[in-house]
Amino acid sequence: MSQITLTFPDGNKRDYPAGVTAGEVAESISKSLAKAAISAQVDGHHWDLQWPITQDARISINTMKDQVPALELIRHDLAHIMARAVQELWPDVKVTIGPVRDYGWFYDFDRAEPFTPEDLGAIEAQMKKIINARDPVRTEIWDRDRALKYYEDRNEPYKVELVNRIPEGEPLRMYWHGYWQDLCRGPHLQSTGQVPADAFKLTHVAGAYWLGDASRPMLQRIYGIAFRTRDDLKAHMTMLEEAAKRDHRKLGREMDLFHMQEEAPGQIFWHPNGWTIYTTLQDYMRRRQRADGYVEVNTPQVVNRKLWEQSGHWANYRENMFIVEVDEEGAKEKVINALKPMNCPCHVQIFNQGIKSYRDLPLRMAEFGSCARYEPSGALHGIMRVRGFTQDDAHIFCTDDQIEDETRKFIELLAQVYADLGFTDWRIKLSTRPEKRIGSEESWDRVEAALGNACKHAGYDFELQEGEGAFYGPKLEFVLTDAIGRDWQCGTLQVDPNLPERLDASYIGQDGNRHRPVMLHRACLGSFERFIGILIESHAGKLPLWLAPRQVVVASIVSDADGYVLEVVRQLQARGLRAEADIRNEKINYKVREHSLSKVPYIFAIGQKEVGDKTVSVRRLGETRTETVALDSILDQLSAESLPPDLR
RNA sequence: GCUGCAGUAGCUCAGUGGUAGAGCACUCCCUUGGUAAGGGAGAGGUCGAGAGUUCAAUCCUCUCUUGCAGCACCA
Repeated sequence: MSQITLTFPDGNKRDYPAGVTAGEVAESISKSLAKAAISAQVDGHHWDLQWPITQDARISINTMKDQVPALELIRHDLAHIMARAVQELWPDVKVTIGPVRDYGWFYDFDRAEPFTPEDLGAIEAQMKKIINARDPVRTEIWDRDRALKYYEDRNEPYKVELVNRIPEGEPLRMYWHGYWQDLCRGPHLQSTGQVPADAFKLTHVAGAYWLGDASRPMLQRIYGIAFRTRDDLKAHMTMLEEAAKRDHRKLGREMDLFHMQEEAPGQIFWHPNGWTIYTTLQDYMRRRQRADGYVEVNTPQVVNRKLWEQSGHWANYRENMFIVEVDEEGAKEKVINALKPMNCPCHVQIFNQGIKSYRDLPLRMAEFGSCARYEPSGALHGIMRVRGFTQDDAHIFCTDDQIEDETRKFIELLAQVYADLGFTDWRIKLSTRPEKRIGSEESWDRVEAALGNACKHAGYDFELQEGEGAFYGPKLEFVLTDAIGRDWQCGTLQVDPNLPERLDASYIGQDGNRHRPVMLHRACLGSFERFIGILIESHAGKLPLWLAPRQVVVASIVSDADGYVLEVVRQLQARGLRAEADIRNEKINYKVREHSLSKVPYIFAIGQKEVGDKTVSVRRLGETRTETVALDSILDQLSAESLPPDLR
C-alpha cells in the first residue's frame, strides 16, 4: 500500500498508509487525543474522523476546545439526534432535512398533527436518553439504487426526493447514530455521547415550506439552540432576554413614540415624541443631501394605472400595490389608480418636463417619498416592515460615464450619515448580473466595474453576490450591524437603464442628439420607519441628545421651586431644547424613576438650594451621580451638545 | 399568503358555561418629600368582530380580523 505524508500544525511530518482515517491518525498520536478528538481539518476541510485520507495533506485534530468545528458538530449531531427522537416517539413522522443554523439547528418534519410545546419537552427528554446511550456514529457511502430502495421501503418520500436531487457522481453518504440512519454529507462526532447533554434547548416550532418552495407542502420545523457548555447556553438565553427588552414595539409604547391599530395594519400613528425623532432625522437628511447637490421634489400619491403600465409596475408589481378605484362622473368605466409603491416613475415625469441638456446632468432628484406597498400580511413587523412608509429616496439621472463618480459620491454621503448616526460597522454587497437579464454583456461589464471601482475609490471593500442583481442592472446594498450584532440592509444603490427607456427620458448631448440617461435609484436610510426602529433598538431607546424627543425634564423637589422650574424650562426652550417641566405633587424619587424609564437624557432636579443659587442639579440618563451646576453654563453646554452632527 | 399560537381595563397579566379580577398607570384627597415607586380613596371593561350550539357564551364551534413566531415574499 502506498504511503502518504501528513503535516501537523507544528510542522512535524509523518508517513501513513494511504487511506488512513483521521481517527487513526489521532490514535497514533495518543490514546487521550483519540478519545477527545471530534473531527479534523484536512487541508482546511472539516473532516470526519472516519473518513480516509488518500493523499499528502496538512492535518490537525479538533477537540471540543476548537469552538468553530465543535459547535458545528454538536449542532449537526443534535439535528440527527432530534430526528431520531421524533421518530422514536412518533414512528409515522416523515423526516426531511435538518441543517445547522445561527445558534443551533432545525429539522423539518412531515406529521399530520402539529407539534405542541409539550411535545418539545418530550422530544428533549428523548434526546437526552439518546445522548446518554452514547451510541457510536458510523458512516458509509452507498450507491444511489441502494439508497433509493432503502427510503422507498421505509416510506420516506422526502428522502427519496433528496437522493434523486443529488447530482450524478456525487457520493451518497449515510450516517448512523446508533441504529438510526440519515442521509448526510457529514462530518459528525464519534458518538452521540460526545454531545453535551445540558447545553441545548428546543426553542420553537413553526411552519416551513419543503425546499423553501411556497408551492410545496408545508412542513413543521423544530428549532433548537446548542452550545458547548451549560453556561454558554445560559448566556445566550440572557442575550435573548436583553434583545427582547430593546424591541422597538415595546420601547415605542413605553416612550410614547407611536402606535398601530387594526384599522390600518402595517401603518403607523406617530405620536408627538415619535414624530419629533422622525422630523429631526428628516431635517438632518435634507441638509446633508442639499449639501451634496440634490434638489428636492414631491410627487403624487395616487397615480393612474396608465403610468404604472408604462413603467412596468402593473405587470410585475401589481399584487403589491394598493389599488384605488374611483367612480368618476360620466365615465363609462371606473378609473383605476394605484398608490405609488415607488417614486421613480414620478421622478421621471419631472425629468421629462422641458428639454434636458447634458449640462443638466447629473441631476440628483430627491424626495422623502411616501410609498404604500401591500406587503403580505405575514411580512409585517412593527415599524420595520410596514405598508406605508417614507423613503429617503433619490434618483440620479446621469450618463454612463458619470455612474462611477456618482456612486462614489453617494457612498461617501452614506458613510458620513451612518457615522453621524452612530453606525461605524457596515459593509457593502455588490449584486451582479442575474440569469434573466436585459442589456448587452459589455454594458453589464462596464456598469459592474463602475460600481466596484466606486467602492474602491471611496475606500471600501465589497462582497460579491453573483447573480443577485435586478434584471436591468447591478446594485449595491449597504448592510449595517447594530449595537447587538444584528445586520440590517438599509442603503442601496441600483443602476437602471430600463425605466428611462420605458418612460422615454432623454437629454440633448454635446453632439446635439437625443440620448438616454441612466437612473441610479439610491437611499441611505431606506425608510425612515425602519431606520427609526433600528435606531431605537440599537440604542435600547437611549437616543443621542439631538434625536431624543424629550431632551430635558426639569423636576421640582418642593412646590416652592415651581416658579424657577418654569423659568428654567423657558430658558431651555429659548435655546432650542425640547424641555418640559414636572411640577407634579410627587416625590423626586418618583419623578426620576419615571423619566429615566422613558429615556429622557437629562433630568434637572430643583429644590430650595437651586432656586437660591440659580443652579440646577443635573442627572444624566444612566448615571446615578448628580452634579449641581450654574444655569448659564448648563444652557451653553446643552445647546452645543444638542446640535445635530452636521451643524456641530 | 402559508403553518402554529394568541387577542380580557391605557400597560402587564389572572380567571370562569350563570354577563369579570390583580398590579402598575389614571382622577381626587392627604403628604412638601433631595435623585429609580410616600399614604388613602375613586373611576375605568359589549372579555377583537360576526354567526352558531345552549335555558344561559368572555369561556364551546365556525367565519372574519389583528398581532406574535417561523416560512415564503421584499420586481
